[in-house]
Order: sequence, then C-alpha cells, then structure tokens
Amino acid sequence: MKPTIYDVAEKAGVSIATVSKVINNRGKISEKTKKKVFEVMKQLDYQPSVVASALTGKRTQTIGLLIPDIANPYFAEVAKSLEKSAQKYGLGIVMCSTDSDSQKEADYISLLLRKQVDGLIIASDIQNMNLIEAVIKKGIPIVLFSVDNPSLYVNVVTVDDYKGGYQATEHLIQKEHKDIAIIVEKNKDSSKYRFQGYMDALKHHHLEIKQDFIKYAHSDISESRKVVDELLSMKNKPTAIFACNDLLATGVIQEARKHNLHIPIELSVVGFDNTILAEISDPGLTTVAQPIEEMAKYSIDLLVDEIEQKSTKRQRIMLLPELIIRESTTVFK
Amino acid sequence: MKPTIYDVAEKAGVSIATVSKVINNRGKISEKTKKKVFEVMKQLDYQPSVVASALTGKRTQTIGLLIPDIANPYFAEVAKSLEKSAQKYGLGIVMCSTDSDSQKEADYISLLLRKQVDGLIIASDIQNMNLIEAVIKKGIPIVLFSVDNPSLYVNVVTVDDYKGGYQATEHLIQKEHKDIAIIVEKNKDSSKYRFQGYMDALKHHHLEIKQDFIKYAHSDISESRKVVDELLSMKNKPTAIFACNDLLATGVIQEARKHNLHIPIELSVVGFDNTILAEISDPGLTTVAQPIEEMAKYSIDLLVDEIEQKSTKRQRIMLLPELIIRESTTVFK
DNA sequence: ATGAAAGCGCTAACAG
DNA sequence: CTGTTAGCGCTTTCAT
Repeated sequence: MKPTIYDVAEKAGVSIATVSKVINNRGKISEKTKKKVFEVMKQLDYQPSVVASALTGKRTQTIGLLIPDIANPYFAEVAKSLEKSAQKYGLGIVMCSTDSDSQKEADYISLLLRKQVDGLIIASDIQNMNLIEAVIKKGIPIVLFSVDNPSLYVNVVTVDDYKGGYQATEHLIQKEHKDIAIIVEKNKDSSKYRFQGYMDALKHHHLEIKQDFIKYAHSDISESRKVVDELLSMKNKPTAIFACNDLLATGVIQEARKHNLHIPIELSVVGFDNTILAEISDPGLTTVAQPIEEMAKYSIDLLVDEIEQKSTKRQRIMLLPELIIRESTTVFK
Repeated sequence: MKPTIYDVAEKAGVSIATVSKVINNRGKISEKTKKKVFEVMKQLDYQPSVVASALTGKRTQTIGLLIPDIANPYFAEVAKSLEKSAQKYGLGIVMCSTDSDSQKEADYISLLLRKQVDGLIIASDIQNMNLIEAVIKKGIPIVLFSVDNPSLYVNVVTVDDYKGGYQATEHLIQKEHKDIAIIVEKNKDSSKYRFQGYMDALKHHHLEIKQDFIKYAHSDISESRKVVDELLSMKNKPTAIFACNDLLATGVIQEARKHNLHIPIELSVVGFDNTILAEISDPGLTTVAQPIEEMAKYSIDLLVDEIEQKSTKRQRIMLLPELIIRESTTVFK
C-alpha cells in the first residue's frame, strides 16, 4: 500500500499533525523533528495525496484549459507555453478541446467543476456565456487568453490584434502595394480587430478600400484557396494579400502557385500568428507574431495570484505583436 | 457554498446513503425516491465532488499523457484523438510535455502520482526506465502509445513501423526508382524499424544498398536540409528520398527547390505520419499514415479495462499503416 | 513545540 | 428499500 501520513508519523514517533506541519512548513517545529520526519518520508517514499489535501479545502493543483482544437498549430503552441509556465507552480493542466461546440464546452466545464480545478484558462471563443458566468459566480478564477469579452469581470491577456492588422497592412503599403486584399477568418472575434487594423491602415494612407478585396473564410485551406481563386481571377487583381492567420496564408501561397504567380514578385502575402506553418512555408511567410510565451506567463501568473487570493483586482493585459519579415513580401513594381 | 450530498439528502428527506446510491445507480431504490432525489439535485445544481469520491477509493477520473512536445503536429494529433476517446468515459487528460528531458519526466510522474491519476498513457520515448517500473509496481495502469519496450509488462499500441518503412520504399521502387536515399530520425526507436523496412525492401527487390544514401538527422528542418544538401550535391545523387517523418520530408522539399530540382519529376519524396505538414506541403507529400484515431481508441479502451480491472492480461496491438499517395512521388524516367 | 480531535464530501458495509 | 456508521488521508484549531 501507498504510505500515508500515519505511516510516517508512526515511524517518526510523532503525531500526524506534526508531519502535516513539516510538509506544509507551518507552525513551529524543532529542527530536530523536522529532520527526522523528512528522513522517514524519504525512506518510505511518501508522497502526500493531493486528493486528500484538496478535500480539506486546499487546492487540487490542477487547472483547466479550454481551447478549440489542440491540433491547430497555434493552439498547440499556446498549450505548450501555458504548460511550461504552469509547471513552475506544480500545476497540472487538463486539456479540453471544445471544437467550438457548445455541448462539448458544457460537458468539459461540468467535468472541471466536479474535479474542483483551481482555475480556468479560456482560449476559445466562448459558446455559452451563461456557463462562464456561472463559473465566475462560483468563485473559480478565470483568465481569458487571446479572447476578450468586455462584459466579464475577469483577467484578460491578449495581443493587440488591431495593431497587428495595421502593421501587416502598413508593411505592404510601405512596399508600395496599393491593391491589397484581405482574407478575414469567419466567426472569430480577434479577426475582426485585425480587419479593423487593415481598414484603418488603408485609410490613413489614403488608399482606396475595395469591397471586392475583402473576403471571408473559415480557417481552412480549401476555403482559403477558393476565395483566393476568386481574387486572382479578377481583371484587376490585388498585388498583395493579408490573410488573418497562417493557415489561410498557406492557402494563398498554394493557390498563387496554381495561378503561376510568383511569390513575392507577383504577389506578396502576409499571415498572422507565426506558427510552424509560416516557418516551413516556401517561400517563408511574412507574418505577425504573437508573444505567446510571454502571454502564457502573464496568464498563469494572474491565475495563480487570483487562486492564492493575492490580488482581488482583475487585469487586462494587451501585448504588442511583432512583424516577422520573411520572403513572401517584397516591393511591388 | 457548493451544495453537498448532505444538502441534497436533507432537502429530499432521505439519508446521504440513499443519495449516494441513486447517484451511482447502485442497490435498490424505489423509482419514487429516485425521482425525488434527481429533482432536488437539479434544483440545487448539485455536482458530486470527484475529489471526495476519489478519496474513498474510487477513481479520480483523470489520466496522464506523457508526450515529448505538444507543439509537434504529430503529437498534437495524438493528443486530440486520445482526448476524444477519453471524453466518452468522462476522463480528463493531464497533458505532460517532457521535452524528452529526464528531469521533467520525473517531475511530471511524481505530480501525476500525487494526484492519483487512474492511469498513464506514455507516448514519449522513456527516459528513465526505473521510474516507469516503479509506477507499474504501484499498480497504476499504463499504455505505451507508439513506443515499445519489450521488457515491460504493459499494454502497447503501435503502428507497424517496419511495414510502413517497407511500404514507403516499395512504393518508390514500383515507380522505378533505384537510387533511393533515406533520412533516419536520430534517437528514435520507431525510426529504427522504419529504417529496417527500407533496408529489407531494397534487399527483396535486389537493389544495391548505398551507405552514402543513409543519412541521420534530428527531427528538425535545418538538420534535414543539411543532409539533403549533401545528398543532392553528390555526383550520383538519389532520385528519391524517404524521410522518416513529415518534418524531415518538408526539409527535403525545400532543399530540392533550392537545388532547382522539380518534385516529383526530378526527385520523389515520401514522408511518414501524415501530419498537417504533408497536407499543406506543396506539392502534396506522399506519406505513410498512422491510424491515429484507431490507435487512440484502443489505447483508451485498454487503459479503462485495466483501470476497472475488467482484464488482467496485457495486450500488444499493432495496427497497419497506410500509404497516402499525393503529388511528391512519380515514376522515374 | 507537539498532539488530540473534528471535520472535508463521499462510499460501502451492515442493519433494519 | 432505506438509514447508520465507520472510514478515506489530510488540515486545522485548540489544548497541553
């Protein structure tokens, strides 16, 4: 049998209360007994039970992570960074891919609640706001990662999507492009801000906004290729395309190749997120990078602070994106 | 406060034992009180505490997943499929990226043990065998996913890597290639079997095995490109390359482009794993697919059976890989 | 500085 | 069919 605190107490010749105290480093315990207890713990290979400890009101040392799809490279990267930060606190992460499905979202939230996770990181667009509000009401700390919802009083960590969209577009403008199209990801809040940045960049530089150049697609290669095909089939086709994420941008590159358009000479393209797709894409994809590691660190720190009730105030942290210039963009002549 | 079983019992006018029984559907309870109890549970929005239930010897409804790196598309896909199967059983998955680092592996295993996870799925090459043996000794069910270790008495689910390597190579041979190089992933057990399959395919078809055509690289684009550069710089260069995973294959495609070699006309390439990289690669990458979903299903089923002690025997399930033919391979003339 | 004892929320005999 | 009760392993007063 797994040794319990009783075994340790008995073998060390002290009470379980004492053992508990040395484990948690509480109260006054003489160096001598402390040493003795540690010794016995080692001998017995004793590991305190998180379960039992959680039952007495302590933490479960587990947090839940809600994401749409772990197989999406962006979210995989997010999960990885969050995990890295969480590990420093000895927190385990329960991964919950919702598929943006409200039933799965509900199921997972219910599971997490029954498990009494210490907190939640939500990185997927919320399907059912009532559910989240209920969680907040129960006092479970929450951090929204890269999603925002002004109506919720919670910690939020995002990248400045508006500025990212602006930067991407301005980069193309500086390369003397005037006919810049955009592919917006459907049903995605962050994409709206990126789009807004695109619009404003054009406006500020007094460039005409062409409705035909604004396309919408779900985050899917073939949908992307479809709208790119439309774009490239126009008599006055764009000389540059800003895709609101790297997957969409990959579709642009593929379709351009099919149309025998050289990238970046005949068509420049910018993506968003700086995922592995941007790296391995050929030519390398110019894209807007989110400081994911840093965002993850802030998220975990905020969550832990709230869990440990070190802070009662909620924060909204917005970090700056960074344009990563690769080979998919150049001056238009 | 969160309602407890006492609140439900009181409000329903029964004992907590009765409530417990209806929750777990045990013993004989009259339909009438059953109904009454369910009613009250709904009213109170009562959710049984997994923590308390786990303390009384039941399950924690959590399993641990050890993988090297969730940001690697193959493992992300694995995690996704496992999660999908686990969800059907109401199991949460704690994600543990070990980075193939033995310290992290040890830390995570210790955390999982303290959390009393119901079982473990190991999808990363084991760093410290003693640790795993200790886990087994404690009676924690384990399934090895896509890794094998003959010395352990545990459930194993893998793909037939040998056959996959054989198929990939034979596919190229059938396309009349005679000079087929291979890039083997370093420090990876599964890669050895794939390599073995390559060797045997060449032998069986009476093709010469050229030592110069056998290259090793870590799973990394630039390492791959480096060895491909060597290959393509040879006077008698290969007409086809089998890369032991899709990332390495992506490196092949990029470097071939740099050498102005047309794929597949001048160089055919085959990958392994059928990740998103193979899909988005341009041209589409012919690759060997692992039946990940099915493997995941078997893994979870085996694990659950062992957890519930339905079966005391361990199994080794080896599924067949499937060659997915895309545009990166063609007949050599 | 240390220990006795009362829970935490639930399960599982065992009685009735 | 339903209830009583003794834990599960740990934390936390409150005494000593």
